[in-house]
Amino acid sequence: MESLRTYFKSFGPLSDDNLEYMLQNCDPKTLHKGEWLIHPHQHVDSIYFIESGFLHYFTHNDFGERVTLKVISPNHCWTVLDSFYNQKTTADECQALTEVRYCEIDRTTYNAVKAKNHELANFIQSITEQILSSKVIEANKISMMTVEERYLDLLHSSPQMIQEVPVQIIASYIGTSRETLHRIRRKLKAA
Amino acid sequence: MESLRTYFKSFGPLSDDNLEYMLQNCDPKTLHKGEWLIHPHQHVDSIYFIESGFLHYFTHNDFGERVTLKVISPNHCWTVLDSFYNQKTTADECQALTEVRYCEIDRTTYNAVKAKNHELANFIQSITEQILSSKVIEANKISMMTVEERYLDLLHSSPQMIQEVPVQIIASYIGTSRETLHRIRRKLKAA
DNA sequence: TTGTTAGTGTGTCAATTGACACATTTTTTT
DNA sequence: AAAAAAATGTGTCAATTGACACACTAACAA
Repeated sequence: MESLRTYFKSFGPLSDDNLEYMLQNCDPKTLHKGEWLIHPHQHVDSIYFIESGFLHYFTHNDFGERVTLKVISPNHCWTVLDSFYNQKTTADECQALTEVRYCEIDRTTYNAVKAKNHELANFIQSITEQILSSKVIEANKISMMTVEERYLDLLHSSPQMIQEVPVQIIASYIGTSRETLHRIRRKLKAA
Repeated sequence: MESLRTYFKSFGPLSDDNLEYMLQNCDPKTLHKGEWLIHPHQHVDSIYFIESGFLHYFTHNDFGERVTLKVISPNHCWTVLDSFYNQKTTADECQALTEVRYCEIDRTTYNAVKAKNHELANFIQSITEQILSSKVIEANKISMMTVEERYLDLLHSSPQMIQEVPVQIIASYIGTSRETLHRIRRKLKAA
């Protein structure tokens, strides 16, 4: 729970009362490797904060193959936004790649936090703005990088992920085939 | 101004008073082809709603070449979020590709709208959530498409853009070279 | 009008990639 | 402990792409 406190604080100042109120409403849980956080055709009614471990968020293309949309890392919030905000089912899936500890904040709680007082409403607005901004920055950055640059970036920013997540999934995450990722690794090893 | 009213309404219900309040605080302006909306090293202190025309939002890579981050189309809000939210300068630029009509909402106005009353605060929160959600959906969609699919998608969703925006810029926007885009066009014409 | 600049369309060639096949290793299940 | 399944690593080959060169056209300024 300490990592979630740190995470909230990173978005700006918040009174102790309000901070404790948010933390009290977060429910700590665990997933074993291979278990699902999100099943296909599910309504996603919570936001998840990952404390440790890695998750595989993927969907299926027109030919039924898995396509990685994201590898979810510790110390980040995540959910299927379209399903959460608009109370729709999702066709996507999310599965634990390792043992995962996480906190769950359901929609009722989320709405209660937004409605509780001005400071909390502004705080949630500020988090939403900051996440939106970093999403756009991330998308712009990725669009300017080659596959090799993305791999090096991951290796630098998230070395544990490279250790614990299968090469196939990392390859799909950075938008290439596992063979090409092997070629990149071989080239880097040679240098 | 009518298109902005329609745009706001698309995000959900809002009282007439509050809708008019927002519209009164939006300032209609014009750019001629080739003029800049955003100069390099500028503080971006406004959100822009494009009523007509197209803009080229780009940055420079390590070798000083222009890289297209977005072609901004009519009936969308846009700004450099990181600069707007965090009051930083941006290294990016934004230039009119055609005659452009737009409305400008500066940060002071934006903050005043958020602070005016509950309904407006919730409305802005809702817009932010919906834009965030559609950003993520868009990024996921793009990551699953080939360059050719992206071109066909643009051709379908935004045929006017294909007409009015130089091939070079569209190629850069969908993440390829102008030569490859020509090859795609030739192939499609042959079929 | 003319000259200049920006944009378009195509051909060639080397480099990169994806698809497939296969051997090997690791992990999981029985 | 053995069998099955999943994941890894590598080689070959065809297809795609980027880089470069060049001819042609459109737009714009002097």
